[in-house]
Amino acid sequence: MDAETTVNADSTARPAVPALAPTGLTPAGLAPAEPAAADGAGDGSGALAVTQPPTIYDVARAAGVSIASVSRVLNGRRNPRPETRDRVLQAVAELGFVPDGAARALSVRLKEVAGVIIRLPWTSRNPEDLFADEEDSLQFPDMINRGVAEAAQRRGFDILVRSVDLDEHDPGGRTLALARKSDGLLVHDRVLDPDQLEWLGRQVPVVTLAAVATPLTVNVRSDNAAGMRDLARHLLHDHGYRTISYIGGHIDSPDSIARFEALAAEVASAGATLLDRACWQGDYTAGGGARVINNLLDRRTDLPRAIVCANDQTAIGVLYALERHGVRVPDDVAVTGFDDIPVARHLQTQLTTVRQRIRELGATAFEVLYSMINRETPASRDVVLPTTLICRRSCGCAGGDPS
Amino acid sequence: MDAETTVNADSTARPAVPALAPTGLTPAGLAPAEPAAADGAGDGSGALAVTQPPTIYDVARAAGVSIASVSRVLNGRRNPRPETRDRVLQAVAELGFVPDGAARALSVRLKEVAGVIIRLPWTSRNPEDLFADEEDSLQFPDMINRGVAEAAQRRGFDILVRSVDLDEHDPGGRTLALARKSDGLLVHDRVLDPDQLEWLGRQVPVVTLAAVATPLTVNVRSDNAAGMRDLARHLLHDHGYRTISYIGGHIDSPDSIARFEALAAEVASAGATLLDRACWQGDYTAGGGARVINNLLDRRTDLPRAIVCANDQTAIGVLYALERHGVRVPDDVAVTGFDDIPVARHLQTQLTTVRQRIRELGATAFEVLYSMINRETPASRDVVLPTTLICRRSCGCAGGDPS
DNA sequence: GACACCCCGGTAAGCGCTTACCGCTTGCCG
DNA sequence: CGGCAAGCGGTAAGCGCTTACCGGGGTGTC
Repeated sequence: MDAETTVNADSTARPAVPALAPTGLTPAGLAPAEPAAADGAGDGSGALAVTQPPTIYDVARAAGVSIASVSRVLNGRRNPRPETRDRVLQAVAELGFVPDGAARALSVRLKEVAGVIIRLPWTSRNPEDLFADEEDSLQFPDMINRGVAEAAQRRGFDILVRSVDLDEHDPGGRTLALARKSDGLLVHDRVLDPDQLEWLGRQVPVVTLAAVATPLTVNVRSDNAAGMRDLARHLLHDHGYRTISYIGGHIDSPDSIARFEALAAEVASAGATLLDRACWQGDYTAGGGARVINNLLDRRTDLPRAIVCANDQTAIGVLYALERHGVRVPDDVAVTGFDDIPVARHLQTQLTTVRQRIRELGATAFEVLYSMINRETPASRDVVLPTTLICRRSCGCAGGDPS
Repeated sequence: MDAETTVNADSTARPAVPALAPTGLTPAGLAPAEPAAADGAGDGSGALAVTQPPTIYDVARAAGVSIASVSRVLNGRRNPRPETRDRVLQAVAELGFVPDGAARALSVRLKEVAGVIIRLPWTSRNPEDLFADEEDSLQFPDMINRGVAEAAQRRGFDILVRSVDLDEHDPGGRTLALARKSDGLLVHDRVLDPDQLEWLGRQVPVVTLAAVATPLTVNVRSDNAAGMRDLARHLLHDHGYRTISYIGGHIDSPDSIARFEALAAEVASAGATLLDRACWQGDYTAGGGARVINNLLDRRTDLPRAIVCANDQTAIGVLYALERHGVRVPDDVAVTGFDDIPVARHLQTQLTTVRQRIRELGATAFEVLYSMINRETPASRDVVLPTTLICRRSCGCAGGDPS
């Protein structure tokens, strides 16, 4: 093996600049082994990426036709003569030509790129937090993105993902910049306020996820109300729990609010007790869930029979905190989540939760965006996807996981 | 058993077409409340995204200057007169102008986009697999991408992520297409073979992750050898285990091979026994790990004292399978992983593993790519990042998690 | 007071691609 | 065998931006 190896031992390295050892040796057998054909305006530099990619002019020249013909062949317009087509195709193959994205985008006014804006989760700025580097890793939004990417691919789109820091001075600006690199925007919850969305929606197609629709934007979400209703009834009627509390997500999260309201309604109509919500405020993270429980138990507050969490992450934190205090789940307290993220199954106490069709959420959002990009007017500005109750151990059901 | 209660059964929906709830109610106050300012070439369409975004010409007109001046102000060239600058800036602010990415890219020959190629993990095509929808969700590569995105952002780049299906007819083609939408490519392991990489590297800067360098591409990886050495010594000397086996990742994975070799070397020099590798072939997934164990136990093979897995995912599957067979970890058999993905901590038996600086891996890879895009010749074509041994319960150490 | 110089704004030439438009060729029909 | 239509290739005009180049007016200098 001839490649020089650098062990980056000084691991305290400022992450910005990689500590590349200054070897400076230019790899030996790096003759610009230009295979054939291409005569492109090569610039004989000794750098790693050697040749400029061929342009449509190179292809035209190689095939002995005009650039228009090349373009037509490539785009299947106007049915060129077979001979022409073959010549072009061969030249294309020889040169490995692929049209430049920017040039094409400029010309057809379509970039085939969807921008995705996600809230910055890489909270390295709170290293104290026990869960910092894990919960904040990848979960719900990432799975949505998977769905988005999948759907996008089917349409020949790629997705450009940008995380914005919540306390950024100018989320709108950075967002708009992303917008101008794409044909439309998919905005995750809680990164932009309604005004900004409104404003953005004026310039580009915008679809929000798990938020609320504005006059110019479309929203895609799960059926929180139905999901929570199912869960609540299960706890209230199947298990007969009479005291329940809810650990919310972010205070202004539409999802969290909708879930709470559905829960409250069911609890009320069952004549059970819903503990006051004030000190039960989480933030969608495991750390938040654990904090709530720790606070409560430190103050020797009585726990309800069941704790309903705004999402699975929160529930994970809750389970963790309860365990540390020796509270048994589900025997002493039942705990439930929402989302059904993958980890939910690996917990010591497998988590009862409400499954959202997360990937489908993303896929749907993309499809809606796609239609907007094509200047169609979507049928609905508030698209709702169904949910499924998943009973596992943490609510008191027998189950391991049968699936 | 009452598990997995399905409630909201209504949608067998094909994922392609979103089931738009036919609400049909067009919200009352939906007047295209055009507030002020913008006069842009409005096209009075009734669609959702109304106005074409302003161009540099609009700004120039509004500010009463030429487009060149606008561009200069925006790009900080040639220090324009304060008055000019102010006029332009104000017009920009009023119109909310942001330059079109494609046009800018075409002009400066820089897209400020890095392409990331990842192997398609959304294996919905193997629904039999117990772990299908979870392991194949998001883990190691996703975290790398986080690091990439983070570093990219610092340089004003965005990342374009493309998953390619392994058994795709033409990964090279789809990949090249991505390449022409970006300035350079970051290629995860096992999506392209060396020839394709070589070929690609001729046209655009390419950095591979956890692979091997080629004459035209640079590789970034963790120090597998050192990490595995530490782990092996811990098992051999601190715990005194004498029989060990290794469950590999994909057979041709450079990471897996390097880990195996380091392990083998340590085992040999300690005079312990490394069980034959043949039937211990995994595939980096939990399903693969579980399968190995199940096969073994079905055939009543004796287990070694310690099972070293190529990665955490595999270890998760192994733990799961062992548990089902009533084998106690770590009392009967010790199990270890590699990577230290977040879940590793949430397992019933917390996983001893080797931590890679996953995000840093991505960040470094981007920085290398960035330098290549700037036509610098990287100092090293094989960049190696350090690793850390993380002892938890599954190897036989006392711990919960000390961190 | 004239000349050289500098500063800054405008004009215009691309960047690589698509496509409207034009005109030549060929085929067909009368 | 002539005329017309259809088919196909080429030419050129952008898409929205950056920037080299040019030219006009204000300064500095003998």
